[in-house]
Amino acid sequence: MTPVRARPQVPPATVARLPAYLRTLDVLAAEGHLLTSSEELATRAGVQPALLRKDLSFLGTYGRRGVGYDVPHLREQIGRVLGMAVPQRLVVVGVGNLGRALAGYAGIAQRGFTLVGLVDVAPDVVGTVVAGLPVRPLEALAELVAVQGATIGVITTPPSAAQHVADLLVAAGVTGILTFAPAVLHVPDDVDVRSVDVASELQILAFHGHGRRRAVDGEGA
Amino acid sequence: MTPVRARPQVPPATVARLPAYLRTLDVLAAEGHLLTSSEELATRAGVQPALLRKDLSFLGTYGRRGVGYDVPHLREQIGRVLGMAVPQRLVVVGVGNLGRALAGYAGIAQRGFTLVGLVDVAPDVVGTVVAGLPVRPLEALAELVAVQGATIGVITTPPSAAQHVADLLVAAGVTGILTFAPAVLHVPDDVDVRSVDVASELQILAFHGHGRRRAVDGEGA
DNA sequence: TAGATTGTTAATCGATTAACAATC
DNA sequence: TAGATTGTTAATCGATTAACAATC
Repeated sequence: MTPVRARPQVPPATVARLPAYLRTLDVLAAEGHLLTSSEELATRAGVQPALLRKDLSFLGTYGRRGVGYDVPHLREQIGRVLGMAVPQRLVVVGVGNLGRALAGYAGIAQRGFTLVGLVDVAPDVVGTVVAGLPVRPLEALAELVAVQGATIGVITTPPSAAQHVADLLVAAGVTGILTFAPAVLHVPDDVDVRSVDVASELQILAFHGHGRRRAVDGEGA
Repeated sequence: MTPVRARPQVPPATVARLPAYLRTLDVLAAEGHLLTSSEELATRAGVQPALLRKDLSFLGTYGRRGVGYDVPHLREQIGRVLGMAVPQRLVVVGVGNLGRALAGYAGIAQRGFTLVGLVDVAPDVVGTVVAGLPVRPLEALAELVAVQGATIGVITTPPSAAQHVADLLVAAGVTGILTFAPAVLHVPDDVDVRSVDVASELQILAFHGHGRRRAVDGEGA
């Protein structure tokens, strides 16, 4: 029996920090650094050096003791682990304010993603061109995902439509869904869902701020 | 010596789930439920019943054994803990695509927040009206926060401007900052920062999807 | 060699789950 | 009372930190 080579098991908390490391390495590279240390990289990424080293240890041994990390090399390795070697292709479902903002967001392309399709249900939106792409009807979603080879679907619809759209994306074969709709989505185990809920983030901030009274420059004199 | 009544110590992981419970209670209330169980509320919110009960136990004892939870009452208690008894006031700095989308996002008002100011640096944007509010110059930020009593600042600027804007928001007295700029922000301990990085979310999805090949309806026949 | 810095181990800390006594 | 469901305890699990031996 051929033993399945175990995919190196990277803890979720570590995976969630890799994009920040990658971004920080981009900054260091742009500043001309060829070499960095766990101290510098960690501080810039906003974590403890020990945590950075532990995180990187799950990926392999890319540093040199007494020396540090080669910036371009580490950058490439983390990019590879994240699956960014091949540009990932996205479809956005829901071309309202937020969908348009995302479609026009340069940061997405800069970080290795290609927007390949826009979908909406509204007849007055379908057929218009947004960010250089024609908006397609919901019925075209499955074909769009297949033809364009999209792997990730982004949901920017009202919450009432989110589960239906998720079902369509799953049936079409995406491996990941990023949703901005405040709703719990049920998907099969082999599909990954991440959720961004702006109002929830604000409520978490409200919890911490509530009852707090901050001293401010020039006040109370 | 008067003992300071300790603020009930709610773990961060619990705080982060409270908005989802609140939202789920809203749905249950809208459906006419007056009573719910940890089983139903948890399932709808996407967590385990035991975890929901543990979370609620940090807030107080709001359920009745053998019966369940009173929907309007629990809704009110969680809202109060989150500091939503008083509507929280927001300023948005950066009126680009994303800033406009947020300004026009009804979900923010629905969940208890009031947008009280918009700020940008671009001379051709300052003075225009977006979502019913005039866009003010960056120099007006401190006064705007003070006069309007804003407690939360939202940063939707390019990453290069984010730290400077954060410094201004902190000096102006906000207690919380929500940033969409992919950059680490340094703020004093008494200010809370939450960060939403769309490209990072996509990269985390790419990690999980990478190398995965999903079976799709109608394929392989 | 001496100094620097990684990779790893062990200790600590926090979060989640499972089980059940309390009690409606 | 019998059945249901909470609130809480103890066990498990995972993440972070601190310390240091390995090694460049």
